[in-house]
Amino acid sequence: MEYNFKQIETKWQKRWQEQKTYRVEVDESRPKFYVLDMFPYPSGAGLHVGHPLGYIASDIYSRYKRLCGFNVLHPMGYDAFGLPAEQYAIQTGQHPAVTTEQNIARYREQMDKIGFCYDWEREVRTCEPEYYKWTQWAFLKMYDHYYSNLTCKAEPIAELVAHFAQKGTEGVDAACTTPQNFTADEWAAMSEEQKEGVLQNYRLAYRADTMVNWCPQLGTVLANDEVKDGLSVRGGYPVEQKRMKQWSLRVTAYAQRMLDGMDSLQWSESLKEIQRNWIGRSEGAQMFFDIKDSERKLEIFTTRPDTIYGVTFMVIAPEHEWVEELTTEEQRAAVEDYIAQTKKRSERERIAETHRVSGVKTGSYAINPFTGKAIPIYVSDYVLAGYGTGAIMAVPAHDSRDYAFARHFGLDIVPVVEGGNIEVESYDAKAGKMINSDILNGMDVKEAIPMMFAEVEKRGLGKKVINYRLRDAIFSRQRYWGEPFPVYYKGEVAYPLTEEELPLELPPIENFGPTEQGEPPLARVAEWKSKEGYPLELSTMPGFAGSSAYYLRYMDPHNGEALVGKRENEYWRQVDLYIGGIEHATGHLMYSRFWNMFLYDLGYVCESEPFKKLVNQGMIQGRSNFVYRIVGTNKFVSLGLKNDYQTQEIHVDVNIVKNDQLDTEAFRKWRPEFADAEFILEDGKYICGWAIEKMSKSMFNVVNPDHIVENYGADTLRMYEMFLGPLEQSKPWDTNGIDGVHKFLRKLWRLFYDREGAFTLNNEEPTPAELKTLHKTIKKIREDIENFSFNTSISAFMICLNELGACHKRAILEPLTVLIAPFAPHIAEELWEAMGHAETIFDAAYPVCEEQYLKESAFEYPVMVNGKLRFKQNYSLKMTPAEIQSDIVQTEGAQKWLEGKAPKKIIVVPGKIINIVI
RNA sequence: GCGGAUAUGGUGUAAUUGGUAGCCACGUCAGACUUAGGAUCUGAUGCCGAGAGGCGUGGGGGUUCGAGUCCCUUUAUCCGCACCA
Repeated sequence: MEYNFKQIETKWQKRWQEQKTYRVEVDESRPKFYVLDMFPYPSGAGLHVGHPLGYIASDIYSRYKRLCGFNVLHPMGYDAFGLPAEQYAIQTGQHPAVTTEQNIARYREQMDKIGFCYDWEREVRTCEPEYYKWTQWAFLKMYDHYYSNLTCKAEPIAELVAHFAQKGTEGVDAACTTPQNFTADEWAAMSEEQKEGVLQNYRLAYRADTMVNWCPQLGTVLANDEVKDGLSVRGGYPVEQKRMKQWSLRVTAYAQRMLDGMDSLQWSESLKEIQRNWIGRSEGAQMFFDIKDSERKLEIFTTRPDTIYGVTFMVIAPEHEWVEELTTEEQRAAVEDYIAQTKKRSERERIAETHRVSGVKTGSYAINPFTGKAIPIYVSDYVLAGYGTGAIMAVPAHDSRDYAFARHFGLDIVPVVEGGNIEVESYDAKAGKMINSDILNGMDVKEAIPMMFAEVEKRGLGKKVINYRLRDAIFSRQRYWGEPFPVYYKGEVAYPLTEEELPLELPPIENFGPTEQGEPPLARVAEWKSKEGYPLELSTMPGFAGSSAYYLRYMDPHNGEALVGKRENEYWRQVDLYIGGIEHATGHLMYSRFWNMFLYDLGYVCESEPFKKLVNQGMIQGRSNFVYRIVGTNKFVSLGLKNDYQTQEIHVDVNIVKNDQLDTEAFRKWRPEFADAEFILEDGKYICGWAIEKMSKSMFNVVNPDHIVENYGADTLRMYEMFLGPLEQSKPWDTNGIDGVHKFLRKLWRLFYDREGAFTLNNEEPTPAELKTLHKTIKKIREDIENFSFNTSISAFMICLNELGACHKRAILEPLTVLIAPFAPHIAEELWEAMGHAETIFDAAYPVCEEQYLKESAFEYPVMVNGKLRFKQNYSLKMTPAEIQSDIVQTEGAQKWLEGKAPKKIIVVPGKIINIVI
């Protein structure tokens, strides 16, 4: 009997499903392990071969952990709300719920063929009311809380209201949009609308008039992580800055905690670095500069207070609220003109023209508090309104942007730190000796910075502050296909629905475009009203809303009373291993952490971080194939001969090419225009050219996993995807080479069955050499799985079979079958059953994956590897220098070095010293 | 500009973590069995050289008895952030 993967895989997939092999329950008697994949957005194109890479890795790890005795939670679901389904609906009128349903069915079918061990009873879909009820619930909780900097956690807004009633803003230290200042009497005198206006400054989910990223083509606002280089990440449409009233989440409140929390996470350094960068913490001084002939003080932010003696001018952003006030009559026309010009430039132009120097004098002067000198104040768009205070003190000698500006306008450049060549460029480094700086002269920059922080506070000029680049997340989208906000309006004032009214279900509509008045699609629904008849919010929540807490819902997916039950949460706690793409670094992975920390503050979850360990799988690129048509003919020339002709390169479907050799018959059938194609062959073959490109339909390089499963089986696909290279590395998909892995599985099969189909296993005692091979393999593979080095573990399997040769001994092959089960579960199950086991491997307990077995497999004697003698572990030997000289040491240099020394330990390979410890 | 990562045969990669570079595969070549092979099996295969031998981990330099691995420098590619004061 030959290895019939089709039959085997169908059989076991069916059996796993029938027996609910992968169903998991809370079981306090066993240790838990939670392995999670980033759930997919079910697009219309289906899965290509790159998508399951991470799923296969997590599946292997889950199965391995299960074999080690852990109770493994390994769920899957769908991130089903989103733009593409809605764009498709606008074009075709087909309801997104319908297309989403179809796409999900297709995804499920494709995933099932690969043989994953998901507990499908825990599936979640973000677009279902039972699920998004909890997204809306979390939003209401955020609406109902503020962030206290005193307790460093979220607190009920009611407590803040009580405080205002008693003491006004006195003693309040909370994360807010605009700091407030009022007394208890003033609070009492406010109208309900005014009070709500104040509270919006504090709520963690709030509605405010802010500058937003507006994308006209998509007809919606976007969060910062959804915009790149002034274009929308989805679709690549231009994005402009616009002032709009929008819902936002106060993620900035958690900036410091997100930064601190990172220390305890097992994430890659690069990913942590991206998040640190995105949060962008910087320590600096907030300082006040007197304005000449005015009572006002201009507030600035600087990280370099040490350079204050080098300040020769000030700059404010064009959007700064004092621009008008600071502008003198003579300058008014020029300033207004400049601001009008800046407004005209789009965000994209502004980014593109980063190094263009522009600006204009306000005519006002500030007083340097340390030198008493009057310095001019400019307006320029190189200062951003959104960062710091929107105003800076300019130190041209030590900041390259200030330097460029000073050069352009002929302003003074006063060096205050020794170093660099001030004639040519600014000296920005935070190192060197202070000069021209009165009290600081002679100090090093590193001493001068803290000294100035103290000095600024002592003189009452300002204080030390911490600034973050992180912005609050804009939370509304002028779209249909998302979670509705559980909020209604009386006039301008927003009121939350009660928890009992959740879920607020998305009403069915037929026309998905914006209304004629430019309102979101929900405006078309006449009955989109609260119980009392007040209008409900028209926009919906963004894509990241539904994905922010889905890992919690998997713990207890059918709970109607809570997002997650206490017992379930305390058992599963957090995701132990999360596998997914790095593209979510500043989006989903930030929002999830924020969302989780908030729920942690309120006591709904027991861990402050959602994802303990995170592995980023690399991207799978496409490998395109080309044929070469001789210009003006329908003749195609093979790669090696193409230089003899004038040819045109044409993409050819990679599915009709094998090992770069074209199936010419299939090519003729591929497209009508090639039906009578002729070929110039080399060695009787047509060889195609190739290139690495993005995997996409237009390049004809999309490889469908279904095809691979059809031709080679799921086990081969799983192993080959892992064999391709290190998990975290991006690499092109190349079907060439898959034979090697397939051959390995056939070879494995033949150890159990001979050509006639007879079962060949016997109960003979293994030889020491066979045992050593087995133990070596067990050790190596366990280590490799723990390190996510799946490619090398597959190599180890291959070496093992090569070494075993035609060994049909049960004592060797039984543990090996268990070991291989995480990688190739179908064939392993089949062989396991053939050996007489009634249970599936994953229900059986077998000692291969127990610690004690690992210890037994360690050995310290030399082994033959590839015909060469190698030491598995360093071989230690105590010798005197005399012995070394007589027996071992051969190199002259080593002898010289050893003279007069008494080595304690010498590590050798035959004939040579490899390590000497004195 | 700042930060991070990577660089090894024709190809994907490996290297006991400072100790005989190229494991395991793909591909190629030769052979066996075959009516046939895009099946199976065996062997060879880093480069140059007929050979002895020499060279070899992007380039240059250093530390070391010994460097793919550590340090300095440089180049190329990829990724993230970017008038963030």
